[in-house]
Order: sequence, then structure tokens, then C-alpha cells
Amino acid sequence: MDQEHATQLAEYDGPLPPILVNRSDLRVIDGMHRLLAAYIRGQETIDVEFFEGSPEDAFLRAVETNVAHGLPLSLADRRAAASRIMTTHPQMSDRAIARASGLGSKAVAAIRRRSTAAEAQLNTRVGRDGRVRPLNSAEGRQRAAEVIAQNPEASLREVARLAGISPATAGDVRKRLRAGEPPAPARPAVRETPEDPASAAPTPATAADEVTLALPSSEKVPRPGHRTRLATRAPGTMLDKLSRDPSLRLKEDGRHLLRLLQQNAVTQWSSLTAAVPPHCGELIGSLARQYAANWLDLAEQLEERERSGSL
DNA sequence: ACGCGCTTGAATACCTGGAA
DNA sequence: TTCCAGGTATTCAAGCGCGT
Repeated sequence: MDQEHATQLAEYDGPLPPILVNRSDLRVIDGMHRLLAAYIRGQETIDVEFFEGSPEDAFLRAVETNVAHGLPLSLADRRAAASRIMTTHPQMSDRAIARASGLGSKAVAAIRRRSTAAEAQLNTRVGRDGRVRPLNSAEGRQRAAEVIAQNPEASLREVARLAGISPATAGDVRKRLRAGEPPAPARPAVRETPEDPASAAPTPATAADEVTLALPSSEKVPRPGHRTRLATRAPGTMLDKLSRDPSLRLKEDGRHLLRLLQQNAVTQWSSLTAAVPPHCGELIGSLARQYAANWLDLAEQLEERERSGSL
């Protein structure tokens, strides 16, 4: 409470605007200074606007009104408010909490990452427009791809309804599939937290690892370091970086290699397996093993070159 | 009237550079 | 170090025009 501010309000001649009070417990949500000013004036009553809602909603409203027109909250106060809001309203988007608490969206995102309540955070967020958006769109896109594979004639709305995504996203998935691209962009759709990369959703890396792990023990097995390096950097990210590298892009062989790498970033192994007729299974399986062995040879040659170069 | 594909406007997260 | 602003890519619901 700022006594000087309340005194200034009391000296104002006109009627004080109504304060906001939670009807359930009669606690003042917004207008403590106006209430004190009325007391200084000697008023016995003050106009009140009642708020109907839970204590958590009342706190959210109190922060919003204070940020909007109250005395400026300190940075620590705003951070504490944002932290409390994301605990009581985990469905709110970072921007919505930022608007309510007077912080930037990045600051809110950082608080959310550090929050011990991170495990309780939902997989969807409700934006300021009231619309629900997923944090990880890859699962919905994968479901859409499966629906399209099972029923290529299905309309976008039907695909969207079955996959639980919007028609626009379903349309994008279908467009990508027709272009021979994976249903989800290479860029990781999951907002990975740097502190916990292991919690990230499956990416093309998972598919690559599955190939490696599926090799029989008699096949060449990468050294222990390989899996660690694969797990710490998403293939989509690495592929994007390589695709921008002029030393590869500007050479025919480099572009050929990039195309091969992109074509191998396939995530739909299950649907591909289903597409193989029984009489072709052995043949395609043999080819897959040969190609896998070729990739391992390439990897070992490159690492051998790296080792000899660093000595 | 209904369902379709497509577009639009507004929102999201993430990244980068600059300011405090 | 923290935050903000601008840009990019993506997603959403709503609305449009079109065909049945």
C-alpha cells in the first residue's frame, strides 16, 4: 500500500471509481488504494463491482487490473505473479500470462522452463484469442498421415476430425505427403527444453536409431559414442544446418548427398512396412540391410578421416 | 443447405540483435 | 543479465466462393 497515493486519490473531488471485490470471500481484487482513500475521506461506503470466480481466477484478475492501471509492480512481484498464474492456469499461453503479468513472453517462457510444476504443464495452450494450440503438432500430423494412408479419398475436414487437428493443418499434411515429404516439418515441432532434451517428442532421430538398433548382432555396430551424439542433436536440426552449408550446396556431389540424407529422414516406418507386399518382404529387407551397411561404412570412413586429421 | 478446398487474420514459439 | 522488438515458421478458427 502506498499511503501517499491513497492520499492523492482522497484529495480528488469526484466520486471514486468502483473497486473490484471477489463475491465469494469479499476480498478486494482491485482498488485497495481507492478503499483507503474512501476511508481517509470519511466515507462509510464505496461502490463495488463484484467478481464471480475461483480464488485463482480472482488472483489472475487482480494481477491483470494492477498491471493495466495500478501502481507499477516490481519485477520480482511480476515474476512471482507469472509463476503463480502458470501454476493455477497451466493451460494459459506464455503470451497470455505475459500480458496478464506485465512481463515479456520470453521471460514467462523462461519461468515456465524453470518451474518445478513443469511436469504438470499441458500439451496444449489456450491463447489470448481463446484458441487452443498444441505444443507438439507432430503427433496430430502423424495421425493425419495415417488417416490419409488408410483412406486417400477422405476430405480434409474428415482427416482433420479423425486426427484431432484443424483442416488447414490436415491440408498441409496432405500437401507434404503428395510432395514426398514427411508429414511434419524437419524442424522439431516440440518446444524442447534445453535442460531436458530426453523429454523431447520423437523426431526423425528416433527412426534413425531404430534402424541402428534393429541390426542383428552380427552386423557392424557403431561405437558407443555414436548413439550419444545422435541423441544430443536432432537430425532435423543437423540436416537443416547441412542444407545451408555452401560447401555442400554448391557442389553436385554435395547436393546429391543432401538429397540422400533428406530422403532417409523418414519417420513412417510402420506405414512403409505395411506397404510392402509379403512376396517382396525378403527382397526389400535384404536391400535395407545393404543400404544400412553402406551408411555405416560412410560414417566410419568420415570418422576415420576426422581422427587422422586431428592427429 | 451442405460440404468442400482454400484464404485470411491473429495467435503461437523460437531466434537474433539491440537496449537497459 | 534481462527484456523487448522484429522476423520467421506454424497453427488455429472463421469465412469465402464453388459445386452438388
